[in-house]
Amino acid sequence: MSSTENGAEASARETGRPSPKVPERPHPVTLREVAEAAGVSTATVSLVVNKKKDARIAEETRRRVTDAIRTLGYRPNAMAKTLVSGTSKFIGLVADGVATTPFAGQIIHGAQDEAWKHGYALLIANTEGNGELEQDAIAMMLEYKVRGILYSTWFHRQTDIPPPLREADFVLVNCFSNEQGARAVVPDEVQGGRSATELLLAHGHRRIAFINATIPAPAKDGRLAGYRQALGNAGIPFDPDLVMEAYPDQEGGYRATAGLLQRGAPAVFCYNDRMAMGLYDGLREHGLAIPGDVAVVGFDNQEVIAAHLRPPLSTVALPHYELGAAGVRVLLGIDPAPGGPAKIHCPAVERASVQVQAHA
Amino acid sequence: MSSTENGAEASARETGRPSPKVPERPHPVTLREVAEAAGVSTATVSLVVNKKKDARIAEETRRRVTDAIRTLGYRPNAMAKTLVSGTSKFIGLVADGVATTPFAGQIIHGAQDEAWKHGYALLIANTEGNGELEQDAIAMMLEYKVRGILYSTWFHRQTDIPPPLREADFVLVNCFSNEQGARAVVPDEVQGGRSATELLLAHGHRRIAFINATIPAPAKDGRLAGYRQALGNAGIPFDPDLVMEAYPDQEGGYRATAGLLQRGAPAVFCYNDRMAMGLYDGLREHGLAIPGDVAVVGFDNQEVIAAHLRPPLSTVALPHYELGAAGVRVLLGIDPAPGGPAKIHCPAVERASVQVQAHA
DNA sequence: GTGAAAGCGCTAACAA
DNA sequence: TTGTTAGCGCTTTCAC
Repeated sequence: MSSTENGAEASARETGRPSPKVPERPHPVTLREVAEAAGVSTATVSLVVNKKKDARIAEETRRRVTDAIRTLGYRPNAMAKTLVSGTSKFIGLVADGVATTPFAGQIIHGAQDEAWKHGYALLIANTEGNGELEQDAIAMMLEYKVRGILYSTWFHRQTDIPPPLREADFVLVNCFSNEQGARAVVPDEVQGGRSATELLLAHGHRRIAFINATIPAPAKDGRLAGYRQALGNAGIPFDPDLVMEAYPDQEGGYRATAGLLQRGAPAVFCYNDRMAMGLYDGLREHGLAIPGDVAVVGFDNQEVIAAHLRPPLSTVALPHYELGAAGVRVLLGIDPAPGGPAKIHCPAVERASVQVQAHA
Repeated sequence: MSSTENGAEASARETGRPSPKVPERPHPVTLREVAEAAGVSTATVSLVVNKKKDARIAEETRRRVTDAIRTLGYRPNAMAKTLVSGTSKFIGLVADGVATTPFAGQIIHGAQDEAWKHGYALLIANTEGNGELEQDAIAMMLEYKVRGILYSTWFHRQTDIPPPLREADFVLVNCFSNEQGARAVVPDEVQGGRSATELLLAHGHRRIAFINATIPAPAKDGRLAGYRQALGNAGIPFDPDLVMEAYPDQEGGYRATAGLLQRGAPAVFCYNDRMAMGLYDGLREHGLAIPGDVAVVGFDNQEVIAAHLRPPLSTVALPHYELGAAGVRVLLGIDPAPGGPAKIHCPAVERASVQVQAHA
């Protein structure tokens, strides 16, 4: 009689006391109950609920059904639906730390928006790079029969494909594998580096320094290549001496100040915004004005930093949102998957740190 | 013959044409197939799979089953499982923008970690404050029979409870409602304001300014109350003139510089880190050193800012991760739900911006 | 110890 | 136009 667990209105009725903590809810209304209430068969209700175009239901019947649905507060059981259809409306997102990292969270956002657009819900798992957790997360997603899995990393890098991932339809996001046929979407670092440099070139600068990262990464090589391309396109010979390296954070940027001044370049492209932030401090200590004495361009477009430095920093955005969205599109076969990783455009964001009249 | 990508060989064999876009995968292995392969009944397999303690299975049988599971690569179908049990292992997280906002993404992270710990997966929906989307998201979660829903906002505020939310077991995270019995977890702004002020008091300051926000919010009132409490505890009379207001961003902080200098306070507690960042610029322009001339404390602990300003900024952390985790615990009934919103501790983070020898 | 069978809520033929 | 029925993959009595 006393069904201990669920159904506390039941328990409330039985014991005479309400259960304020975790209000147990009544047994969910089922299709069958709606059918009975409306005096029709379950098939009919199903037809009405799913608005099947080809099914012709009498207006009167439809009304009775919708009324019953409303009064009973019926909610379809997606699990049962999925059981029948065999595949759920879930897309899994396995992240090694996007939820942790400030701006990379946009990957989640983009994926979720795009997934939603196509009727899918996002199932996320942040694994913090923990391999075991990762396996479990993927297993869980497979058990929920996800339509596919987005495997993403918080910074652009090469990655290994965890074995269970192969059991699903998957797309690598912000990372890639040199394995044949593994679909992936990554930022277009080369174009980004080119755009960053062009921001400076557009303002007449021809002697442009580049403070690259010391840490090996696709971004390091790509941005450098882009920098060289931009110079090349502008007919400016590449001067290796203008390329420095520093640890890619504020401290690194700050420390790079001396080297930059020594080279006397009036324009500089920093590997990332954090470095640019540090450089701002360094330049300021030397009494130099931005962009008057030195024009600065960053990379990443970390909102909190770039938009709010004094002066606001021109930079190139890492398209995290787009990466997430494109990942979903590739997964669903909406966007074609090119041979290698799909390269997502990194848009330039011009702000005051380069605003000096062109003297070209 | 050319099996373009994985998985497709099967379908390629069958249809004679490869399916390069979305490689169809073989029909998932079912419990029944495992049973047949092992020569036992489905009931037995179920018992083995779920490691039922009370069920006594012969070692030999168990081995045959586990072998079959391994060779066939069986994955339980969580949908079917859920259908039977009636309630899924999902917890829904509806956010009005946490995925969008840099640091608030930690709410997702905390919720996901804690949910996972208890065997739950996180189903997220970012609604960007769009009411309709929000309804849809909640409906979707209800249909997937989530165990409960965390309804969260990206900044601490009061909120209305969307009607469909009531159909689920829910907890408000980083927001609250004055409605009876609505469970909620929010940051302890008062304690935070107190801690921030104490950071300054601990270094011997007695004349401490507070640059509050212009915008009404629980944080505004709470932090001010905390500031007053701290002063009171230290036996320092509250001086209304030392409380200024500014728009809570970098620009606002920068603009507040003049007012601060005019009041001549050698220590200041800023409503948030962004304001402190602007104030840094303002103070620097006046040739003032931090913390030598002015000690500064912020609030929020926005990593990119606070940890990397020069000097690093002392601040009080908004416990986003904890909010998400506590939300899950309250939802599952692990943490008791107090009468009002549960207040989560905001830990102080001391950095160099207050490091001046005490002269008390 | 293990199997047979009855559903969980829903969809999709196929009948009527 | 609507009802009947057979599962989807799994758990769970209840027999054997």
